Amino acid sequence: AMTPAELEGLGAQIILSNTYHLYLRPTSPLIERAGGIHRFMNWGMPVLTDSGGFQVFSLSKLRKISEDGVEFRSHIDGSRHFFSPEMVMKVESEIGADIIMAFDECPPYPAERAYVEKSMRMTTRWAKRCKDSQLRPDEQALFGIVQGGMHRDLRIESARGLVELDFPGYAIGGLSVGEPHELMMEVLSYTADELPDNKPRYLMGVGDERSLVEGVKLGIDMFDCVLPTRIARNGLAMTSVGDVVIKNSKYTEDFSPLDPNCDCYTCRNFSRAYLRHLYKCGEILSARLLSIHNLRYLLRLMENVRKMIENDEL
RNA sequence: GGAGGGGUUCCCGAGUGGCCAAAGGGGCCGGACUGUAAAUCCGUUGUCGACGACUUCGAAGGUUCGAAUCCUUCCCCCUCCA
Repeated sequence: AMTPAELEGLGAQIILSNTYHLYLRPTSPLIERAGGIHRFMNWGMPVLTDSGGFQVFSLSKLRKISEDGVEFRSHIDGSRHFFSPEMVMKVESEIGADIIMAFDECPPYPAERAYVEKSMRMTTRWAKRCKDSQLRPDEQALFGIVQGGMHRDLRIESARGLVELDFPGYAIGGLSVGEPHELMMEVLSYTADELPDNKPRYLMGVGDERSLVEGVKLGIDMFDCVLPTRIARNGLAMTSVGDVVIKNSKYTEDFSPLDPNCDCYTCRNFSRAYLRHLYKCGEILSARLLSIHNLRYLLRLMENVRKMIENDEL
């Protein structure tokens, strides 16, 4: 629900697009004919495309995984499709993002160790196949994705295997899939330690305030998450005074700003009572204003985190 | 004036003798949401001293072991004809 201009205004520097979804609709060749994803959506700054590995995981009822790749069915019309590492490299090339993700398998949590081990090793082999088949390595930075579930030795093996392949950046996948927060941080800690500190480290799928800050402390440089916009659409705002469930009746006559300490357009101009009203009425503006706030809130959080790092305060 | 249809829990609307505190939808209230099948999904929604009891289906009476459902009278609404 955000325009590129709005995102720029919020201080966003990069956005994420999804290979699986764009492959199905409008299809990657069309995006290529449109002049690439940046021109297609009119976003001049960096774009990252996820590979579709997570969709294979989240759409598990429709998939069949083998060494060669994944056969899956479209969630839109049920049609059969096949993703291999080589195929995904082609699709991501057509889409034309600046950072592209290797095709991986994201095992569920909990999962059998034997399965996670097998899956992780296949993900590493797939990473090599991605690297070998990458079409435009000079224009697109290909990141490998560490897997290995919640097992220390598997995580370390995965990280080392990928580092050996020498990617321009490394992602940590397979986290934030339902495990307890403490466990995630523990796994993150020893996984991040295995990754070179002169390359970006990217924790995939994490977007709650606490994990972001703790993640940075453990050496993570990048995150992505649907959380701020999804919960915004569902009437929940992250604020400096705690979560605000804007749809709750207690805000019916609360004429104060959503977050008294926020500099975003929403907080500078509208009351909680008005935001609640918009939400209750199902107005699209509710989703937009709350999204603006949540995005600004997290973006500003990270701005502050960067300042603290520069000042040696974190 | 004549003919017909109807009044159900906050709203709309099923239900035409027991399995009905009453389907379903909406609204209301609350919850969930983390590499976006999500402007989605889940739960609650008569009262209470609450694994039971009480009050409710326009009103009042009646039939029956038992009524939102059948009968009588009354009140109100809608459609068509005049």
